[in-house]
Amino acid sequence: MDDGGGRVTRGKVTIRTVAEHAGVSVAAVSKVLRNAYGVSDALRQNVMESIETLGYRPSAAARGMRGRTFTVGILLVEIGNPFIPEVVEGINDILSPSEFKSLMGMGRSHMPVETSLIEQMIDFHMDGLILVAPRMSGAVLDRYARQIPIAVIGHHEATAAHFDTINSDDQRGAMLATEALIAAGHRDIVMLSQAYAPDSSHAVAGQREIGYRTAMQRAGLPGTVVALPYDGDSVPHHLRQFLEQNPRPRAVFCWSDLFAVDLVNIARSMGLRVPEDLAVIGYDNNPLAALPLVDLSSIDQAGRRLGALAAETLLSRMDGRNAPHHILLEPSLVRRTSG
Amino acid sequence: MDDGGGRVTRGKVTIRTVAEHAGVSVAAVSKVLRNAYGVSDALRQNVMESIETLGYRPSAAARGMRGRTFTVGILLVEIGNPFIPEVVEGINDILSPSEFKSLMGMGRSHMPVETSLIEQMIDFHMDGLILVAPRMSGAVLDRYARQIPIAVIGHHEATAAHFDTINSDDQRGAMLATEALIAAGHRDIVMLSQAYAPDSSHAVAGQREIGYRTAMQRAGLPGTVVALPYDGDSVPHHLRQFLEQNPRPRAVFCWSDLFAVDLVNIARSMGLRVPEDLAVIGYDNNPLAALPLVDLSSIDQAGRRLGALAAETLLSRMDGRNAPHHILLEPSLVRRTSG
DNA sequence: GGCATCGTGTGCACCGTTCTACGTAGAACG
DNA sequence: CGTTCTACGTAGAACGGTGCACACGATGCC
Repeated sequence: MDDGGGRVTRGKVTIRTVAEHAGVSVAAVSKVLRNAYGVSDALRQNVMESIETLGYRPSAAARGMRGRTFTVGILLVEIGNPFIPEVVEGINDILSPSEFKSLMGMGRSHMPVETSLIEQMIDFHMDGLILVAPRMSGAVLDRYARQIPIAVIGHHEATAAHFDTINSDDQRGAMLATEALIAAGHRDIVMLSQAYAPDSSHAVAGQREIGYRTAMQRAGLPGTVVALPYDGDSVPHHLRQFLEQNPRPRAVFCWSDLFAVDLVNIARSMGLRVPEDLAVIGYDNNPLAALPLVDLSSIDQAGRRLGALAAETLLSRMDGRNAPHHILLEPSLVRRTSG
Repeated sequence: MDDGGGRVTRGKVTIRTVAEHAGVSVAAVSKVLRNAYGVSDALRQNVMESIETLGYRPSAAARGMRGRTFTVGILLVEIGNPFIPEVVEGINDILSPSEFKSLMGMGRSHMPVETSLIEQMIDFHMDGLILVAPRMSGAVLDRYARQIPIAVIGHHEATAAHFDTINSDDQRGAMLATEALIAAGHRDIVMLSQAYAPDSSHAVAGQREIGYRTAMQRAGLPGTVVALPYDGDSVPHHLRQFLEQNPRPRAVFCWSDLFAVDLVNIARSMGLRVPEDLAVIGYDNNPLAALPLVDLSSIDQAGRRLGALAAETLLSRMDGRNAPHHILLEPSLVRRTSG
């Protein structure tokens, strides 16, 4: 039957349809669905068959009103960074075999968008949230964490009481990179960082700056951090300017391959030899770093594993755990020819 | 108040809370929310203030049960392709100023995942769906389209009756690329395509093959299509093999920059000069094509515009339109040095 | 002045689940 | 043999909104 708008309105098979078809009560069907206590094998079998033949699917919206939706929300800063898909895959590695599904929101690196997305996910009664590199402060996160279980990736907040954090040890990674450059004999090592809001010490870029400065200090070298805005198309322009300055640094530690890949590319096209004229080490070990003409040394932070751990952590929290977990993963340096 | 699980249960402000606070009926508040007919300015004002001071947000789950959720679902094949974010941005360009929000699902290039995601979005009572390059057949799409308004991007199905399609003219784009290579004097032009399922004539790769073959035929040249599987890490290996064959083609039209960027990179690292020894034109004009050492000529299909058009089309369909719209955008060749 | 009309607001059934309480039959127990 | 358990199934009230039918006072009209 057609309602005139082209939509099918008949056939709408609900839990009631199933109950009638199986000759049992609605409550019984519900019990089977949630595999709750108090159903005989015979009844379960019976109901399952009805569900199968009718092609019934429970309404997530209705479930959400009283119980769980079996859905976790994933909030992504942006999806331009090739590092993100890896994390998402890691999350799905864990979620797929579970009874939970995921739905994603894109924050577009913009805090009001992010908060509105989180609220939307709460309004849909999702069971838990995984936030990837959110722009907001720990205080804001804490407020949301009172309403819904939250696990955060790429946001350093090791003392947070109400949500879990899963991070690569960004300070350590930056130290690895910087120390490698120092060991190669470089002294004028500049860090190319991302400009971030003043109140965001939790940001990964900030942590990497700390690691860089620590390593430089230990070696008795002066550290210089140049922060570039990450606003899409202007990046190549800024990188070119950076390389045209005089004197130009001989070695660069780059907060992300997002910049480093372009940097190596632009440097080479300007006739600079890498690493002889310019040594570069990046961060994230993104797929492009492995391209032959790029061949960028980079810090690998095992994005897939980060995602998987976040999913597991969230699952355990949704299961009732209350004490916060704060996980820090050891990054590693992937050596290629760039530095 | 804390329920012992750390969640806040008090304070839960519902439409009833608002109604009491404003001293009106629940129905009145509902009317204001939906800005339905039959509310005086005074009442609206009054209710709005209560909503504001209480920080009330309507539950999307509850709304979905009877009315709309003001949410559209976006289904993405994968997010590894840098072309996808552009499309998403285009969608958001239109959705942000509207009253609608979006939530995304990631199909992971896997049909069962995609269908389950679509069903999940239907189960959440989303108001409409935008599918980006779905793997499923038109028949399957049609079945879902009876349950929910659908607009599809990157899926050629110009005769579909129940859903809208928004595409770049992939045949035309492939012809542009091929003709450019022919005009440059090449005769042995090979197309590097993506291996796709046999029943998917709707796939963009298939359309591009048709365009390629047509252009070659018109020029009286024999066409050769080499299809490579797109399964992540094996791509560079296959490309290298492709380049090591003897005789090697002098010119290549590549179905996607996903392959073309790697191809140019590997070719150059093998000592081949581009375009002298190997001319390459790609497809998508993705951000990496513009890198100096890549400098890849590519077909631009205006992803952002595709996304925006899809959102507009969906909006108009959700608004009651019934006749299908099938939009085809004219692609353009972005000339760089590679071919 | 009686009656239809209009603009506003309310009452209530309904959407599709979950969940708490309770009924009931048979087994176990003393 | 009466009583307490245990296992299974059911009834019915939530959950938080929407939307229809209707009430009610003020107007307009003949």
